[in-house]
Amino acid sequence: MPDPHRTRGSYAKGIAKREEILERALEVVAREGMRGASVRELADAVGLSQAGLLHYFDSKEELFTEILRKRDEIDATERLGGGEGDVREGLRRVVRHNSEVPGVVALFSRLSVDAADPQHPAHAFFLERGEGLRGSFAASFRRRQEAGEISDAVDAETLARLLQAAADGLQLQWMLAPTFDMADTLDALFIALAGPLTRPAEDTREP
Amino acid sequence: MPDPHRTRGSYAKGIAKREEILERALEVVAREGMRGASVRELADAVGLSQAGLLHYFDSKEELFTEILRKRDEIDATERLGGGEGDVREGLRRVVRHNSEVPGVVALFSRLSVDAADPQHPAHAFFLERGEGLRGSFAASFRRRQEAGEISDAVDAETLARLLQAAADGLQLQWMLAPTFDMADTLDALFIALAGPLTRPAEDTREP
DNA sequence: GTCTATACTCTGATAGAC
DNA sequence: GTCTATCAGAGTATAGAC
Repeated sequence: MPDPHRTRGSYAKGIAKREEILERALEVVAREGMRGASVRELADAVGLSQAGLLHYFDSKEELFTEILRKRDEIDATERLGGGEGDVREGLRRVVRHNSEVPGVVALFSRLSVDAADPQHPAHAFFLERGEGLRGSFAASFRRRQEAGEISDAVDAETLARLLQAAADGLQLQWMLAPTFDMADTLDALFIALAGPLTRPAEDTREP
Repeated sequence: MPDPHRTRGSYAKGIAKREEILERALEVVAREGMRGASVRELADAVGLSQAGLLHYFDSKEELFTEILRKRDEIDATERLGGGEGDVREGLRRVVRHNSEVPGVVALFSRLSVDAADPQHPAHAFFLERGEGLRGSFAASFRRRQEAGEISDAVDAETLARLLQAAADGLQLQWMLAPTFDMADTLDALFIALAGPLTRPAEDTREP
């Protein structure tokens, strides 16, 4: 390591700056939404020129992918972290927060579509993200099924897929017309799945 | 009506040609997918020049909106029509067909996102489409609830919203990785909602 | 009604100075 | 590391001939 100060220093500074850019970009997207999701506008918003911003990212697509990755990172630490709540509670917190950042929801939805192309930089990201998400959803459902809280007529993996689908689909509906509560609506799926089993009180007071 | 032959004739021809264009465009999108969803490429595919194609539509966005409208029209007559099947069966047929036209799924998903903008030509279309869809879903759920087939812990309108969301969300997952059966997975939601109530046979052979 | 040709805009990406 | 300047490409929309 020749001159660790310069090499490690500049490297560290590059990384730090990059992270800082992503955090600011995420805030800007959250506030201003997706209008003009061009590198130029985002660069202005974060206080850099277009070329200056692209200095840190290979392309526009990679930039936006990294913004979403940063979002997930923050969600994981600030809303899923702690480990005290279960999946249902954590998901509810994330969705409720999403209701306050429509621009981020728009960015996520747009990239969800674009990333279908295997060539897109976000393809692998969405693939891994989905698998991870469904994995933890499935584990949670499996636990509930074993506890007898929900029916095992449908396997936990499929329920997990449906839960993820519902969450994503609700976002599309909500962007089109934010006239309902995303968190409550998604939570209703848990209620519906638990079905009659969560209401033993009714059965006990039967003649 | 001065010279009905010319006015009505040209009008009728214009309409007919437009419909023909939409049908062909739908076939092309279904087959070739969304690669290069530009007016030029679509024009080539339907055998017109770019300007020639735009002669029938105000803009690219309106063109794509109309393609989706035509899709719905065909779905309604060919897969929902007849009235013999219930909503669940009809939806299953539509989703199964969608699995064979990934390009159409991609177009729908893309426009679902773009149409969030109230200025987008497809905005009203998606708004009305969603309301109609959820209306018939809700009616079906209400019937099932009254018949005691599914729990009424969640109101039918919310279930309808969740069903629509699941359908749309599954499409996103499936475009990213078509490694599962969309129709079966969506149908599993009905199974999960019916829950234990659909399995009286198990209870009878208990003691 | 359809085509050719073109104008215009937007945007991502790069080169090179500082 | 950041900026200015510029390029190249794509794509929509329109004008005008036929």
